[in-house]
Amino acid sequence: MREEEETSWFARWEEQLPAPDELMPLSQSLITHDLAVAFDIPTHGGGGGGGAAGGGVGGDGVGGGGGGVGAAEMNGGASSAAGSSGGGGGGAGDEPARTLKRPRLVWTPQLHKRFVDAVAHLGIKNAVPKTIMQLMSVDGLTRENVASHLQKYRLYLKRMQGHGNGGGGGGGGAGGSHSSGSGTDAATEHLFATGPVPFLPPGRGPAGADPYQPFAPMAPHPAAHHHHHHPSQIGHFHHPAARPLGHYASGPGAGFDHGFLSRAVAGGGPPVGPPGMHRMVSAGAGMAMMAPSSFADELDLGSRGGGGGGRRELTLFPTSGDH
DNA sequence: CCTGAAATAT
DNA sequence: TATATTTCAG
Repeated sequence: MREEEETSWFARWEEQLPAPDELMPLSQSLITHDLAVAFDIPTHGGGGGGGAAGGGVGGDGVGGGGGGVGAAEMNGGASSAAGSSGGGGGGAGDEPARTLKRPRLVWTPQLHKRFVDAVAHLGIKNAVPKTIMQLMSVDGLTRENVASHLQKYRLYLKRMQGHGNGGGGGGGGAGGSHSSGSGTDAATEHLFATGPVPFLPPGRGPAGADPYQPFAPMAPHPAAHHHHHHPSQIGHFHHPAARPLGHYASGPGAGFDHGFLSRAVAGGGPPVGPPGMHRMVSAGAGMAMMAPSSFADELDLGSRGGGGGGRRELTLFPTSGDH
């Protein structure tokens, strides 16, 4: 039993990135409500046929190549017509769908999972929107998105804390060995020790009702990106030639539990954040990553049919892209 | 400039 | 209603 050295926890992450063995047919229109309505396109319904498959995602081909899709439940209806050339139509010249209005980002469970993972690994201390966003490496995700969700996430944790109940597992007891007293941050302890990352409302919901949607992710469009400086890439995957796209398929796992690990402080000065730095992510030399801990990646929804009240929006997906 | 929270929009 | 986006303040 050895402590897993930081042999790249993201290496493991990488493994979860690409679906175990299958890819989902990307086909989601990136049109907002207005656009859909404007074009007389039924947001859902229709039927048709799908279409366009992926657009060029980065130049790196996804390893594997994906071929067939296994059991993928496709939502019916999705008119695709994203831009590119084409023309059509009438209108004015360009599609105002990438710089003017962004579709409501739907935090899909997987996406949320990634968010939680990032926060857990970063530590409550560095769990800042920017760092999280960078760690997530999700293209299209903006700080606002993360910040907003982060807020909710924190509120959620707080709420559960007040209630004084553990979620995790209800009767199960997920390992919560929190060694207090040394090394671990108080905040982390307070937050994680009290409630790791259980995601279940206090006592609401008929029976396992996740307020999340199945999935249908895609990035709005990495078109014009003029980032000022590169984030130095915290620790991007430097692989031979296999850039994972984002996709986690999962089965009926039903289990939320991560083995968080406290951050390994290098004893001495500030753990992260060298002097002179205002508030930047120290990449490479200065960022001590923590161990990966066990990753229980499994989550998936399939229930649908809301019946009278359902409403879906466009989703975003982790795309491989460079920031 | 970035983060945190409230207000607002959907 | 809940969730996400936007705006305001530190």
